[in-house]
Amino acid sequence: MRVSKLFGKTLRESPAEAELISHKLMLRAGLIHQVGSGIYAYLPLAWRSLRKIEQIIREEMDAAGGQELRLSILQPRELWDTTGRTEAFGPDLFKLLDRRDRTLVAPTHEEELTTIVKNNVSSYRDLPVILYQIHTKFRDEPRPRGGLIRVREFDMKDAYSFDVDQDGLDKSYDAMVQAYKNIYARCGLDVIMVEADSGAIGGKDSHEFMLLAGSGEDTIVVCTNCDYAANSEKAVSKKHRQAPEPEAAMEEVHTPAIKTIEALAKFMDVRTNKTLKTLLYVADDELVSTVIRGHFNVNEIKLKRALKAKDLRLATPEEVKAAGLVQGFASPIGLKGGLKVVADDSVETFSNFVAGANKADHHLKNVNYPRDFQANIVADITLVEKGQTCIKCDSKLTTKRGIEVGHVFKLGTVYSEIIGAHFLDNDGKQQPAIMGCYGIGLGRLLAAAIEQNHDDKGILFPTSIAPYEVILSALKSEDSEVTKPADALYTTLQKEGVHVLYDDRPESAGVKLNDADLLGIPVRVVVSPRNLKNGVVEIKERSSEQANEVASGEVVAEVKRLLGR
RNA sequence: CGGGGUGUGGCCCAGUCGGUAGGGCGCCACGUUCGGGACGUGGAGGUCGGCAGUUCAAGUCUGCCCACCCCGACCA
Repeated sequence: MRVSKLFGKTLRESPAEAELISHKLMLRAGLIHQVGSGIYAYLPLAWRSLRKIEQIIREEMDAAGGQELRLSILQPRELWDTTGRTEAFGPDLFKLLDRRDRTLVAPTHEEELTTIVKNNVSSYRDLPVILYQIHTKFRDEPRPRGGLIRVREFDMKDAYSFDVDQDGLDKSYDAMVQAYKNIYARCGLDVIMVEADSGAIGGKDSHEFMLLAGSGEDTIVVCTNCDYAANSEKAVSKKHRQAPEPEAAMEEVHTPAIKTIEALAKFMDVRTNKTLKTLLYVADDELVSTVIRGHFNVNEIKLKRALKAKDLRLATPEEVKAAGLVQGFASPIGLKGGLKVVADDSVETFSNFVAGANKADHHLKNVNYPRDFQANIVADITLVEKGQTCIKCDSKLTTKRGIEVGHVFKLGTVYSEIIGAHFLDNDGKQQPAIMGCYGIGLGRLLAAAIEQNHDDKGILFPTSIAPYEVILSALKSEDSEVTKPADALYTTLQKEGVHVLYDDRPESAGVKLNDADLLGIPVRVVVSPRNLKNGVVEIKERSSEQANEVASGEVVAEVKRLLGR
């Protein structure tokens, strides 16, 4: 492609709406056009990159035994009503104002594909099967952000596996995990796999693939020593047990104007981990009390899971008061009857805690579970934070930010049972297929790739996903002494199968070189009067400061060498 | 949905006390330049987000609405 003919132009300044570096660079380089909030058009350069990403994904999915198909985007609402997900997705579902108002625009495809499998699988001999598609998804995200990072319309590779038993699912899952690792490696991206929460309708195992970036939306807990890594939504840490200590008699203490855990610990001369704090939540309109050791914070996702709640929020001061609790001195002891209590399992690991007295300016000493208070649910509801202890190796944990570029789930039989995707097993018994599902967002992957590969001048595309592999910059290109050899080199490189972008514009050297850097094409070849005089061309990798002069006759070989061919 | 911010040519912005819109980049033409965003001259391009209102007069004041961005909630 000649740059003089290429649709889309580069900008010197970033449009004001962009905040993230990938967003700024994609706009400046002419990769994307914003249509609306969370809606983008891909211009030719971005589309080429996306097609390359798509092809890498396709090859790896096929190699892992996947079969590509194409599902519909328009779906009958009744299909979603059967699994209860019309409600589960709620306002995130795009609904269609069609003639009968009975259609929606699919945000994902478990329902449709499971129905298709129901119609096409009847025996264990038909399984296992892994089906996938690369297609557009629509989700009415409450807050799109960061350019292509979170959008409402996006291309996704979604795969679904169907197996006869758990063992089979494990195998399919492992094959998908390996395919994902291959995909990221081939895209030139550094991605880590972390344990993940599977969400409200997930099965048990779930992992996310995270590209580490300060701009990421997710917090990841990683061990400083071993390979433990988990999304903070899911992460667990080791809770130290106190050496056994006889339970002492509970005692009320006057603690004037002491409201924070730190102040309380100081006043009582204990460490913060020997205090208890009580927080009130509202879960699906029901008031719930939580008790956790003072130095920990509550992980609301874990709490939501423990309660099997759909909605969860902290109670307002008015609600706290109405429940008969004194803010700042709330206590698990003497709670009004009927108030559900969720205790973090850390309450079992220590004795003689300091806790609120539920009375202004008073706390209690020597509070013990379960002697002095009881809980309806005891579960791990701790938010894992930096500095806590790894459950695998006892080393310190730390946190990082990441962009989720892939997510895999072991779904189990949730969908196959509801929809009736059964098969007859070896014994002639009807069984639901055991499912897994696996997703990668392509646009987000592209944006994440740029987040991870850029410098102050522009993008540094990994070669495998670069829109073009080589940019041929002809300086003083209107001079026929340059035009002729440059045109010839362009033709030769193309014949050799190299994806080359030919900057033949009558622009100054500065403009061309800066644009080449901005676009991030991995290899730059410069043809100029100066070089021609010396019988050479200049070759420079985008990632390197060093430019090399190469004899004209050896250019193609050198380019191919740099491209790893 | 709560909080904050921004809307003026394709992009970045200025516009004072209300007096009928301006700069830079980009674009077109001509000329001079030519290895890290050259220069000169001449041009094209604007319902100032929208609708009401106040006023002799509104980009500017008032009200309502809309869009977009950021933080949070949310994100099977």
